[in-house]
Amino acid sequence: MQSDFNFNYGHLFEKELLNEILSIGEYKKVPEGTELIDIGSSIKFMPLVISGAIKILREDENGDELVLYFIEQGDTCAMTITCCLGQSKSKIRAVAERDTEIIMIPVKMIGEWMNKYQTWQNFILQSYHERMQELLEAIDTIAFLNMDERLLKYLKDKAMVNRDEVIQVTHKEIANDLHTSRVVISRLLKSLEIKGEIQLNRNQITVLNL
DNA sequence: ACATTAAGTGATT
DNA sequence: AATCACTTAATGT
Repeated sequence: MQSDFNFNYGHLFEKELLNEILSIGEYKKVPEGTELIDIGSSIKFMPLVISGAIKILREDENGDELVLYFIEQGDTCAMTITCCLGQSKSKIRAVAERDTEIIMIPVKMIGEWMNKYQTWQNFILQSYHERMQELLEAIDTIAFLNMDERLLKYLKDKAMVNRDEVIQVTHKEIANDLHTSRVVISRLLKSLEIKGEIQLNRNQITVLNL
């Protein structure tokens, strides 16, 4: 695991900082589906993703979900940074999209290392910036794209983070993630299949034009 | 063979 | 795009 960590972050941080992260941070390997952060919970750790992917989603009062974006290896959750600065509770939920390895950094270290290490400061600002972009993209997708384009983007994103063009998922699950009904997804998937974008099988979708 | 769950379809709002 | 009602197909026991 240390080699994986160094592979992803080694060129970003100086040796001292790497050592601090490794000694203070807590390594965790979580299986697919693990809920890492829930809405309303206070955040005590900031996760650094070593491998795998995490799905970030929002939920309304009825428990209806809406996927915002995925974070991958080399990424961190910008929400924790916001939380750290503003002392607020989490406004999002984070679920492991697949088996995922992370290092949990205590939130208080974020600020300390910001002052101590230039590379850390860059990393935090950089990832905050990237998340902001992702968020804008997510808004665009929801507000301006038709459902079929939205669906295709979702499928491509999912194929991307899973490093596999074959996605194991039911129409129902997609409908939940995109906050629509199963029937709509089935119909749109069918039309995407006819357009030659994807191939459908039970519990499985193959994305063709990646 | 039967029950359960996933997916496809027409019609209506 | 959502919902209903129904059919068909795949899968588990």
